[in-house]
Amino acid sequence: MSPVPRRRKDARPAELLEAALEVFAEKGFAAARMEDIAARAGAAKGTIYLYFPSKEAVFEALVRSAIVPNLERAEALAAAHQGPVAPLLRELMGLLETMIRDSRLVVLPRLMIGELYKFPELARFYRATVIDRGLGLIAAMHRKGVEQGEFRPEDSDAVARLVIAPVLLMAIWRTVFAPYGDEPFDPAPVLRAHVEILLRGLAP
Amino acid sequence: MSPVPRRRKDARPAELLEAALEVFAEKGFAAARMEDIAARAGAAKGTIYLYFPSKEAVFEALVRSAIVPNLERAEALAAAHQGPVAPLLRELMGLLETMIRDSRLVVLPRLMIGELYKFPELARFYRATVIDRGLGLIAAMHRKGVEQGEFRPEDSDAVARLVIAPVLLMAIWRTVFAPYGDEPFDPAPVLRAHVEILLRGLAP
Amino acid sequence: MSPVPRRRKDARPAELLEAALEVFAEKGFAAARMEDIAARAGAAKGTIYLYFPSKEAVFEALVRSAIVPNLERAEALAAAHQGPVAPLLRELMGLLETMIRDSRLVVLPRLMIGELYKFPELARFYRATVIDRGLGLIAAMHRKGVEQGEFRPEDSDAVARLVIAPVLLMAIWRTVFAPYGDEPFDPAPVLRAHVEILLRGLAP
Amino acid sequence: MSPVPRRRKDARPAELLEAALEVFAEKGFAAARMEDIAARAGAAKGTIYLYFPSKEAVFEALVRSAIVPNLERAEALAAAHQGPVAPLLRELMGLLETMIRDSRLVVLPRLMIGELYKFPELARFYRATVIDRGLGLIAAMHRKGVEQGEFRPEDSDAVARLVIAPVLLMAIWRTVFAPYGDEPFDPAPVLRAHVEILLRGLAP
DNA sequence: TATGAATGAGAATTCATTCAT
DNA sequence: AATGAATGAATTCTCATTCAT
Repeated sequence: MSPVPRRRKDARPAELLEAALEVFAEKGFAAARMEDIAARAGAAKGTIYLYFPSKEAVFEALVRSAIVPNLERAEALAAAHQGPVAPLLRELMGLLETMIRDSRLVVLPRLMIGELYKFPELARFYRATVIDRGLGLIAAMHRKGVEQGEFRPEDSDAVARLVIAPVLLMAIWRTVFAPYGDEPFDPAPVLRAHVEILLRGLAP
Repeated sequence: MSPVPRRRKDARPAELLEAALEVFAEKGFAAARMEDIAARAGAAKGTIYLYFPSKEAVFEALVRSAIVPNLERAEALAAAHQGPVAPLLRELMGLLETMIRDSRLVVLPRLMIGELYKFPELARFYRATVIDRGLGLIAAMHRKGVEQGEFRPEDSDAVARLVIAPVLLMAIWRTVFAPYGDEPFDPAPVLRAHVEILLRGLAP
Repeated sequence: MSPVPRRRKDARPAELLEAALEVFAEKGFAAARMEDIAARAGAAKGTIYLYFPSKEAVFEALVRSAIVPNLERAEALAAAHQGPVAPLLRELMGLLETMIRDSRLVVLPRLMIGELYKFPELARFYRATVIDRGLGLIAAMHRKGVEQGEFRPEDSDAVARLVIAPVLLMAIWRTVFAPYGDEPFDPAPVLRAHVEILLRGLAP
Repeated sequence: MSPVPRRRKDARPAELLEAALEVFAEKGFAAARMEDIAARAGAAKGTIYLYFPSKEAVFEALVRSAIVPNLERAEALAAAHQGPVAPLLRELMGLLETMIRDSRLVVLPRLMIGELYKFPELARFYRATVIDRGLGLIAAMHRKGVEQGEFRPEDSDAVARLVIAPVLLMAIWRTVFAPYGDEPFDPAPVLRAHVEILLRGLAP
């Protein structure tokens, strides 16, 4: 019926979520119109509702789908790692730096900080699935470093948060101020100083 | 002009902004209803419009009014300081920790990260007036520490951001996850570890 | 108390009506704000309500006050007249032409055509006091002309309306299209042609 | 596109404009509520906005749609005419008289006199498309009459306005005073006297 | 008399969601 | 599965009117 047949039925939800990411990034959750999302995915307004029961559900699905895969990559990285922790930490920060610069997902921190508290269930899920797991991963790295005599003892949960904080700040910076910044802010020097200071600060 | 000043008149804007802070904190900017804000200030819907021309203007006024005074306190603190920088940094972090725990302004970081990009002018103002000034303050402290031989040389602008990042993260944490956290998260240990690691990491 | 004392208390209502005429002329009845009217009269919003109980009442008072005096001038003119009717008609048209060009009251026809039907009582008053009286005046002139053999017999009420119609159209034209007309429309030639054609058309 | 065309879709704008004409006629532009218009067209409030972006746009569409067709009828009439102009003028006046008595469009003159000056663009369009064309049509008739020796020379543009003025006045009369008139005013005698006087007045 | 802060009814407009096709 | 016309709840903002001073 349609002149341009859908490539695969299965792709629709993903297409819609991709469109949703873009529209949420531009307008924020509240101001994003379902019709905009649909249109950007090349679909009609009603079509979204075949896959997601509400706008909230789209947001939830977006958050769920966008983050877990990346987390799993990080976990795989850590699992495969042998030897001193510092290089692994550097590698991880490099990955995150790249994401901040290149991935469309940079907007997610801003989006989630702005909206997540309105989605209690999603917040719980996200905290358990992403944050606790992600922080746990880094805390484990720190603990391993302490065991290996690479780091002095310190509250590993706190350290995990401190490792992540500048990464988040850089992501936020890019999406909150980038549109108005005269020079596009470069997060790289900050993150490099971060690793330097952090590793010195954690050293015995 | 009138010999008996109308009691409310002068206080009204501040009352309204306080109410706005609360309502924005609870619902976010988009979901906050002007009527709610007015009601919480003990006023009628229309009254808000005597003082602010739009909801956006309320948000702007809130941001402008809430932050500059605090920044000035920090500047005064720094100006009055003599001797090594580390204690000043500790004192500053202590102040910020207190604010995160006790002040109703904790919600501002979340609110602003979520909304500021929709207010280009306010974003510019905020960046110039608060961020650049605030980061400048810290960068100056770092530079002074370097001059005094207290710190090793490092990109002071980057350091300033690294000093602030965990503070913001803690503020965000409290307002994004606090409502659902089983145990109310305590930012103190993180910020203490932060200062420890930071000072060690900055040391020559 | 007031540094600039009111010249005469009695002048206030008239000042307010004059201001109302201007504001109604610019914005129309519905879009005219009581505050604008007050401000233009150099008074505060509440002051209007000391003299007029409502916006409708202002409109009514304006209409009542603006027209009757002019009508009385016309009646006096007619009463004083002797001899053939044609010169009187020419004089009357000259007066009306002047009003259309110079008086701020030109806007009244437009205003009243647009609003009067919403003021049943005022409409009745206006019809009885102004229209019937004004048309009666002209009809009487026509009748006198017929009696004097100056005009052929014709329905005098109809003639009265025909005499007035182009005057109204010119007033309307100036206030509806004038703001957008490239050349400010000059009603004079039309009204002169009107008298010419009319007098020939009425001749025996 | 759909094989079974949605019954409403195509008809909706016309239905809405018809409803708008009625509601504007009853309440005037400012007091007409979009909901009333929608309801009278058997639609919900929101439906109007699928077809017209604003209340202003409804008014504009109404004016544009209502008048041009009638003007074209008049032009066709004139184009088809041969011989002396007077009978054509009588026929035209007869048509207008009928419209004033029977058509729901009688309210348009009142509506437009009352509102058009607030719609600069529409005013320009209307002046160019309807007035200049309509007056041009009549002026051309007059000019032809002069050429044919039927009329004495006279400013044809002025004549055109004089021809139309009583028609407008009658339309206005019916919609401004009709609701309160004891006897429903009959425009016929006035328009008949108008043609009589006019043709005599124009004769050589 | 005069003021202008306060009120709250009212209306335009938006948009998530539904559902007939 | 897909569409998009239709709905109507919800929200911002306006402004006539009131009334304490």
